[in-house]
Amino acid sequence: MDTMDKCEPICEGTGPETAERVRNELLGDEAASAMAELFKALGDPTRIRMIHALSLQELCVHDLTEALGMGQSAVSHQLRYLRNLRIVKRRKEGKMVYYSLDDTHIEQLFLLTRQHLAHD
Amino acid sequence: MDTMDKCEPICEGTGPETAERVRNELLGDEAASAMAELFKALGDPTRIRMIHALSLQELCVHDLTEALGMGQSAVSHQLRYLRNLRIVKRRKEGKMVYYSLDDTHIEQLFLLTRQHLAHD
DNA sequence: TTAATATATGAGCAATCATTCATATGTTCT
DNA sequence: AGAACATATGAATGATTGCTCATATATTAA
Repeated sequence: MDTMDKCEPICEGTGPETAERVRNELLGDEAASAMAELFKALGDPTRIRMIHALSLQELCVHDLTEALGMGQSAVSHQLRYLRNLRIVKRRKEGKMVYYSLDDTHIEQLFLLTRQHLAHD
Repeated sequence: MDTMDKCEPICEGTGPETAERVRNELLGDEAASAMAELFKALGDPTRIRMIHALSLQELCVHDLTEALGMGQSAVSHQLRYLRNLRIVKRRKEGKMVYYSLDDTHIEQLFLLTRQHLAHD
């Protein structure tokens, strides 16, 4: 049951067993996609800076915009993106909307990675 | 010294102090970019699956290709990408090239994230 | 040397992305 | 009511990305 006969000739690698054994232990597509989705959200300098700012303190959209020195629309778009992934949450108060991190998981990832990069 | 007079009127947010205080504590551009670069590498289902496979055991390109059920060229391209970021390393042996994870940092990130997503 | 296997790489392409612009919605004040 | 502030959103756009195809570069065997 060969799934694909690509352009390559008859390769064998280490033999069929190795590949098959690994394939059986592999992450499922949905698990891999869920992980990738989370990491992708962190895979942008702007969002990293936003998340870091919000890890310092809760902020309204305007202050976040000012702190990052970017356009209000861009900030709003990214906040929606992060909110859809439940990375940030919001709290309305009058005409302002305050954003903060939704749980501590992200901060853990954030700190762990920062440490890794620190002592290169 | 207003850096940008965008489309928005005269907004004030919480007042100028909050934004300025946060701006001073913010991650520098280079630190943010370095973090984003790493996360971006993990922000793709294919690469997640590759990294997971390599966390199980060292694999040659062909076996990795078979295990993931994708094209050899795509795998090679992604391996180069991951190698440039020092996420994976390689070892040549005859005509085969064996890849493995370059350090344990990635595995830590990987496991931490997997746990987070597990107990939703 | 020629053939076969194993991996790498450049070009091209469709899809995704981050931003901007313009505008809409919502809130407070007069 | 209207004006001003605060945030949200749809469309458009330039940039990036992940893959495929074709081909190049090892390495081994005949």
